[in-house]
Amino acid sequence: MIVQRQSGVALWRQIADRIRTAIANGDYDATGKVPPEISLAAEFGVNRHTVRSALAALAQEGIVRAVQGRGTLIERKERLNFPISRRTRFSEGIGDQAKEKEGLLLAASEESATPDLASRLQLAVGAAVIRLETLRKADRRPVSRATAWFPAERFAGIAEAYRDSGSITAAFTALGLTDYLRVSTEVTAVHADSGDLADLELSPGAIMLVTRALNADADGVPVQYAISRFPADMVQFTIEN
Amino acid sequence: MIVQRQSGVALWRQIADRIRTAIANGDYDATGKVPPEISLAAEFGVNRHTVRSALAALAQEGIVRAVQGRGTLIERKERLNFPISRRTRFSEGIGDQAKEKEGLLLAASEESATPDLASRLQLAVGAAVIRLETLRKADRRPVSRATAWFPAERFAGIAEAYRDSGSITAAFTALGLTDYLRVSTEVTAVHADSGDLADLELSPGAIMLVTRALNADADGVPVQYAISRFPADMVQFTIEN
DNA sequence: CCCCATTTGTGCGTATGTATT
DNA sequence: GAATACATACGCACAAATGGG
Repeated sequence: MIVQRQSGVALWRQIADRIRTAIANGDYDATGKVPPEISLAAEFGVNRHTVRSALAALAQEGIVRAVQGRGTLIERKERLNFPISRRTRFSEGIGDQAKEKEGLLLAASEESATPDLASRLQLAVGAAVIRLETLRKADRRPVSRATAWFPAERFAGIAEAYRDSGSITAAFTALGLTDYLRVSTEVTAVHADSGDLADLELSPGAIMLVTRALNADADGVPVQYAISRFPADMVQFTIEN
Repeated sequence: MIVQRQSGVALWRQIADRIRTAIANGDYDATGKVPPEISLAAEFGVNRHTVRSALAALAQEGIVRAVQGRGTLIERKERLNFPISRRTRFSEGIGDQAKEKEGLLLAASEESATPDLASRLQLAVGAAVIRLETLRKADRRPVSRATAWFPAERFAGIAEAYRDSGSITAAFTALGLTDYLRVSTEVTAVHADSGDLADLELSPGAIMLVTRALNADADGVPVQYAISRFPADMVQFTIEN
């Protein structure tokens, strides 16, 4: 398996991505370090300098740490698992995979529903909706950026409720909605945009998993539509049927 | 939203990826063509030469076709939707999104189960399993590469059954298994490797959605474990709860 | 303690790719 | 298309740190 030249993607970046994936897969768990630069160079068919560029990028991300004479040690290795089910909740989904969970409100505004949004939330086109931009963290590392829309009439004050609790579930409870269910989830993947890079502290070229999710109350009335973005090398989804 | 310099990913490739995604999202459906090079250059903050490199790459992929004096026409635009549910089946999932469906057997072999695989299929470590490498096409375009493992004792002859029918469901039926259910599905995303690029006719830097799926018979006995890889700009998954 | 193999860190010259004007 | 500037990748060589005998 060889890296691709003249593809518009620098060799060092391709190699960095491959090593990052290998670390996440646990391929180097036996030693706790990455193979020596010289053997990685042989494996990928490149110069050692090129491998060094890749490792430097991973060191910048905090994933590895090179020690002269010893090798390149693996510092951080994480891939959070998010279950997707009828009862999907962000905080519960993480479970004990992280100790500290945090939800930050980046921005909130009221706007009127576009045709697409109105049809998903079963509102009239132009109906008032509240939009929240949120950033969620696990153990102080950002793990997702999300934009969520709620019917404004029913959920006035949800921005404050979310800001105070850091949790959608808690905010809903505060507004009198005690239970809600996931109706559908669409999953795609794209390259990180500049907002992702800034908010999630990623390096360019990173891959994002994108979910578009609809939640409804017990009567099936839509209560939330959300587009969430997760760094693909930190996250995987599990659908249990 | 601006492209990233010095990121190890050439600007023309970042722009090609963004335009490919925009086409898949239907952003240019109104006109059936990509905006003029000069306005794309302004949008991305690069020189027109750089945009031309990106469009040349997309033309090479057969996605667009530049016509002097008219613009850059969109030739092909697709994002197949795959439902993931308890009854997930590849061919049925595509439904009428494609007329022609094809399943090719690339390779088949018998091997012994690794600890990980054995635990998933509920076999003894080292038990005989059959591995199939398959390539699935819709309307003559490759849409996924998959590696699937089956308990060898129960499903001897599945390689031939798949080769003849081009369908896992049909192969199971031929071997006496009339029904099976999806137990769980893990979803991740990675960069395409060289095998993806070759088999799926992609360009380097492309993103792959990866699913790891376990299927079981009506009694809950595992019958298949499969790792499938889909080009992210052609595919999305939908989970209906 | 020294020696030595292993491994990372650094320098420099050259060729090619990328992006701008 | 030409000229320019910078990024990427290579090859070779040597320095510096580590760990084990």
